[in-house]
Amino acid sequence: MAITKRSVSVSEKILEALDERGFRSTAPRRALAAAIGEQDHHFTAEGLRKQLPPRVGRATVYRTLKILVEAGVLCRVLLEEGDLHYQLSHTGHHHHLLCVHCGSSQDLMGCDIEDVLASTSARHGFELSGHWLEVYGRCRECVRNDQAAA
Amino acid sequence: MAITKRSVSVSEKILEALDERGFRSTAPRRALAAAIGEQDHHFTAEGLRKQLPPRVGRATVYRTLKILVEAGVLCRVLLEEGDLHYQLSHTGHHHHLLCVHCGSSQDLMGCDIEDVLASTSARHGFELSGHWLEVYGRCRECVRNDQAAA
DNA sequence: GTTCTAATTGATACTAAATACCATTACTTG
DNA sequence: CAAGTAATGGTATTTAGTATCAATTAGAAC
Repeated sequence: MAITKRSVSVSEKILEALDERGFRSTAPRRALAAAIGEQDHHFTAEGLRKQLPPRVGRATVYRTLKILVEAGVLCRVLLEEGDLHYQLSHTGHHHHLLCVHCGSSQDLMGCDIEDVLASTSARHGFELSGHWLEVYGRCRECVRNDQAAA
Repeated sequence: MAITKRSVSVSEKILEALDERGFRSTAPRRALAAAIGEQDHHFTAEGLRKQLPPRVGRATVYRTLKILVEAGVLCRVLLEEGDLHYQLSHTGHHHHLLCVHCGSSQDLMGCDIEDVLASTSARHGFELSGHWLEVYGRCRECVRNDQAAA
């Protein structure tokens, strides 16, 4: 039995997610899905738009991004400077280790942060309903490269 | 010996902080400091501006807020909807328990979150440099009031 | 394949937050 | 109080995103 190619492209996944939720498959959305698939880091709505054919209107970009965030396909990440970016969301709730040097991000999940937050909040009589956490630093690669260069 | 009034008003503290850093004491800055002292919750730049005499220009409000954040007098808080607000920063690094109901916020410090983050990051070969955490929920008061009303 | 209808699009206008510019004003140091 | 420089604030601009709405188009029904 030959090895079956199982990898589904990002853009296919996005289009599937749209389809599952009853959204139509249109040319602009396909272009958008393809463009998102080509991003290797988090991106802004405007940045994405510049990589799309000009015929794709601004409103469509924002509308579709919003849909994808609500669908859980994308998530929003807050950069250290306060800029809001988007990136693929591989799972449900999770956090990001954002490399401030190369812009890469790793997902952080199954960690103990939720528990710590829950107990800390409880101590303050606070009824936890949600949180937003971003972690900034330098990824393994960037640390290694810096050391090599030094 | 009579009881000495030790409490220094918020606006005084702000002006001191500016002075310490070599910024001049000007009428607009004094007005701004006074207005900040009157806020009991986190506030926006525009909201603050509306409470100031119209002669204080928009640019001055934003400029001064930025200075105060850099000086550590104010900190920025990110609301659940994505809006950026400001509030007094009582300490160095800390986090906020933001009540989504009444808008109050409690500082969260000396908690175990930093440790968890440090060890988790290390496991990922990530060199931690900073993080942004906001915690949303309902404060003790609001929880109590809701129960009383039910 | 044609038809129909509702979803979708995109150009334009608009809103809101924040910054850039720069001639004028006003601290504060001497 | 004079001078030099920090600070101001009005205007214009940028940036991120939303609102509107006539024209288009996907896709189901026939």
